[in-house]
Amino acid sequence: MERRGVGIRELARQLNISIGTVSRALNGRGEVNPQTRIRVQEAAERLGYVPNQSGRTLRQGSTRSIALMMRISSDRMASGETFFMGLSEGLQDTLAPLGLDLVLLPSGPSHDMFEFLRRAVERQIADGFIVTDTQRTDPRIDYLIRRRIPFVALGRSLSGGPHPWVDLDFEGVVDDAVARFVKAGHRRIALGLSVRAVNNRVVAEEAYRKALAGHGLPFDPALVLRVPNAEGGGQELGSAVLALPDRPTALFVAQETLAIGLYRRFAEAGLAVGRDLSLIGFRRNPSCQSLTPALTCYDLSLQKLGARLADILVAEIAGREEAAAPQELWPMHLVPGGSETVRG
Amino acid sequence: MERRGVGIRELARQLNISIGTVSRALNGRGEVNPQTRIRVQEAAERLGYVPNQSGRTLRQGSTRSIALMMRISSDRMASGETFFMGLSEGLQDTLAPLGLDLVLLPSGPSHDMFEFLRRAVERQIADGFIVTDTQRTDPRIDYLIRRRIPFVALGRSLSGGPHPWVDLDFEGVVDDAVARFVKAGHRRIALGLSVRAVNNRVVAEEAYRKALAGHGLPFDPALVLRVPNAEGGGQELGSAVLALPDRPTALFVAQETLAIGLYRRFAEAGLAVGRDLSLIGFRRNPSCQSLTPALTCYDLSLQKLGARLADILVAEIAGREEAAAPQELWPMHLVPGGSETVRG
DNA sequence: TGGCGCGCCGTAAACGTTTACGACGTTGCT
DNA sequence: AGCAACGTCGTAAACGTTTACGGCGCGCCA
Repeated sequence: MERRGVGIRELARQLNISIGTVSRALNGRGEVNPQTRIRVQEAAERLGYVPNQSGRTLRQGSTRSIALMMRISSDRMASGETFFMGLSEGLQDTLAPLGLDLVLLPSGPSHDMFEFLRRAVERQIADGFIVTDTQRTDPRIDYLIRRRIPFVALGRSLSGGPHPWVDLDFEGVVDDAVARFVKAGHRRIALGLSVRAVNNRVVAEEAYRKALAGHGLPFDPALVLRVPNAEGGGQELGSAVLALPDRPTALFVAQETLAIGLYRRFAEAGLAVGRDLSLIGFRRNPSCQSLTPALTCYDLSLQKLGARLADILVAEIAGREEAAAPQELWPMHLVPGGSETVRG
Repeated sequence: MERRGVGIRELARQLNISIGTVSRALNGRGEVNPQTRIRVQEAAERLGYVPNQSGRTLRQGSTRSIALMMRISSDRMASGETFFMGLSEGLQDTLAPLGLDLVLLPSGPSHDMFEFLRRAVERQIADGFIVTDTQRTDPRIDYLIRRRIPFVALGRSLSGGPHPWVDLDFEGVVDDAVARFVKAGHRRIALGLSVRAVNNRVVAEEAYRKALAGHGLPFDPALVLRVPNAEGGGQELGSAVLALPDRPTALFVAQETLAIGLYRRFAEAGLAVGRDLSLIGFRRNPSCQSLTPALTCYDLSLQKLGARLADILVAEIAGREEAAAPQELWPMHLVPGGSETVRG
């Protein structure tokens, strides 16, 4: 790179003490005279000395940072970014006080997610990893377990043995949404989801069936509507709803951005969400905030979720003792809007 | 961390050659028998040898990665920034083929941006930096110049000497928007902006005045409306417009998310954007995509912008020879919506 | 007074690479 | 035959840090 900055040797030379003492003084490890410790700290501050990360990592085998791997895909961009930003904030809040840094590793849509992770791990970029976008079976998880790398997954997966993860409480949300629909008198309740998001799709369908059964309602496969998540997917979903022979009166959309096109499609047909259809979306999303009537949906504290992930990962790095791997569903709470309907 | 992986020594031992030869064989530097090179490469593949990044960095003083620093603030999150994701994609596209990695460094809102950068720089986290959210005078830029660290700024700044930057073509957009308004018969054209975003605010105001003057229109300070960017800022902007004695017929909003509340406020007043007010927003934003009528605004290719930034930074790292630092305005193109109005 | 313990500090090895330098054997030319 | 040139490879130093180990001086107790 450039002229190297002031190193520990230079600092020691200026103070007429050995580099060993300087290191001990700054790291608080080992015995060192309180007075010289202060001298060292002051000098370090004055000369702008910052320990070289590579030297440190090389010696003690631990970078003081953790990595959050995220996939950037164009269809995800609309909803994804706020998600990771909120998460990062919560992560920072707990990591910074521990002297840990957070780095985000964005993998392009073209990258193989497994290879991307493998590279990051083997370059020893971080002490622990947060993997997102988990798939039903995910080789990344097997790999991390096998290599004994501390990690926590954001999202469930069937892969690997028991490993720590946190996932959004999809079941709880679907349960609640269906209960609200039923309470409002609806009996034909549809489910709209994206053809992507394989893992969540399975979870959503499962939860949907269970919720229906819980209320004694029959399951009609025709009411499960799958549309692409790309541009126009929402409109397609709207068309699909309108085209159904016995049109459902309520709809839960697992991918809330689909609601936008759906509103539009309904408006084109002279119908209105919140009057001719009762609609509930999954997660609160900035992209949906300008819908009228406002979309009823569920929200969560990304900041707290990030903090929780950090806690788990830190414990994982410290070495979790025998205790079972934490596996948690993250609760979400209702944000009522005007998109629901009471059936007379 | 964990048990260290297989190092270059182990690899050399298995092949009965020296570590120097192994290194040369893998890096392609120095003379080495093509046959042994192949042998080494195969063995490396087989044993899963990956050079340790810290050792490498320590020796040659260059991490093979570049860092994008971004600030996460809650008010920015609410506006649904898809900005950095699109950027990352473009950056990856050009960096990956060069063997460079990209890391995103999110600084919490509580962090001092200067200290945050300083720390990252001095820990030698990356060979080059992309700084965003530049301020009118920005100590980070002075610092980077002084330390001779390769960087490129996303956003203008008065700080430092001539340094490479790319910024959105705010002037071009405002020019075009005002021209459209004038062509449609408007003469009282207002400007709405957030009280934050200090740098852009100055640029926007300047461009606004120039554009008015270019069309022979008077500048009325009362038509420059500043509102907070927080929740409800848009409504406030709407109220401000409605409260003006001689109500403007056209409005350009520099912070496009303000349009959402503005639509709402107008609806409350029984008025409609696109009929009672001609509105143009700055940048296309997913948060605004569900507005009806669609908001006329301007868009850009984030991917290409990211690629350009990468190009500049790579050149900067390679050592720009005498040539002037690239300073570019990034063009944006119109995305017509229904929020404009023709004045009879 | 001799010895022991203790607080503080210096010395040097180690982490895993890259690379300048020189050695070695072979070839080719004079 | 002698010498230079060349291709290939081994040796060892360096990057900046942490830390095990031992040493030095001092005080305390027997």
